[in-house]
Amino acid sequence: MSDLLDRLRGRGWRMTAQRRVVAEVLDGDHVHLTADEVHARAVAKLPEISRATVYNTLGEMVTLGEVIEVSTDRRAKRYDPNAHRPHHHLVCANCGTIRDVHPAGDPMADLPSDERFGFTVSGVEVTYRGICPNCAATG
Amino acid sequence: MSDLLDRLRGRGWRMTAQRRVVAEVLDGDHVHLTADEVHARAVAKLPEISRATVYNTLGEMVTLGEVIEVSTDRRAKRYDPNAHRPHHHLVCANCGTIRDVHPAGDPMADLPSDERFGFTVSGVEVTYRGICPNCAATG
DNA sequence: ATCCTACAATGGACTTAGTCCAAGTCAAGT
DNA sequence: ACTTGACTTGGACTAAGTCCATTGTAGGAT
Repeated sequence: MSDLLDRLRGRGWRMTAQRRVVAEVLDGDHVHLTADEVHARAVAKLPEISRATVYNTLGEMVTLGEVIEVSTDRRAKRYDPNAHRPHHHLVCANCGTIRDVHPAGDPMADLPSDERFGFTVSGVEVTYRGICPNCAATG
Repeated sequence: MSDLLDRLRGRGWRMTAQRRVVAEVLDGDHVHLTADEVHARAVAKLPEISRATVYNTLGEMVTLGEVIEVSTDRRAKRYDPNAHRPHHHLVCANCGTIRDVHPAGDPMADLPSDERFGFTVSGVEVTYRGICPNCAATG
């Protein structure tokens, strides 16, 4: 069923009802929920799950590299289960909707060594901003 | 003295001691202070300045496009006065140090229209992550 | 099948970053 | 110098997240 669950089980994760529910909530493409949204959906399936557990579980998934943390604004972090293929994000400045995008080109290659200030550069995030069709239509 | 102050005055800003101090604190290259850091430095020059005023003033500068808000992590926003020339950021994953960088290439051109999902794309932020020489040396 | 125990879940207090607002203050035009 | 509306103040409030002592339980051992 869930690729995410399978991969987590394969890493020796102890499987609990809470972790199963969180993994189920985080399934699909273009999923970018906040921790509170994950909690709300998890509660619908398992009413006694606590906020702390949701935070712990999301944090562990991020540590394992199975979920990506996205901070597109200064509000709540969002969690993106689509960690297996590199991608970037397109964010609506009005409503906050996020889409995964796959631009051409490699931004890493665009940073010459004399612009690295001696850093060991390990990654790059690209965030496109704009207005989504829905917000454009409703003014 | 301060380009920033001149530009703000030119936009009809009422000039107060508080605004002057905030603008003075935000001066120079590679400046990326948090609101609290700005407040701490402002207090050194004008002891009675309040946190709320610092937040208000920074927010106005951002609205006027004279200062850029940078959220490289999920901690405090940082304020970058270097808004007149486009640039991106290189962030140390360990200590949070930020450097301005000017990569080659145009990430906007790398996003094909069939990856725009009908959005009107207005901007792009690129954040390189790595370890700074100082953190690499001290383990 | 039952027992053990290390790992996991709980919930409430706490922290950090930031916003809001009513009242007081002051820059700048007349 | 007066007036006025823009600006500042400080403290209460909110949102998002962390911490921790206690309680519960998955899964291997017996």
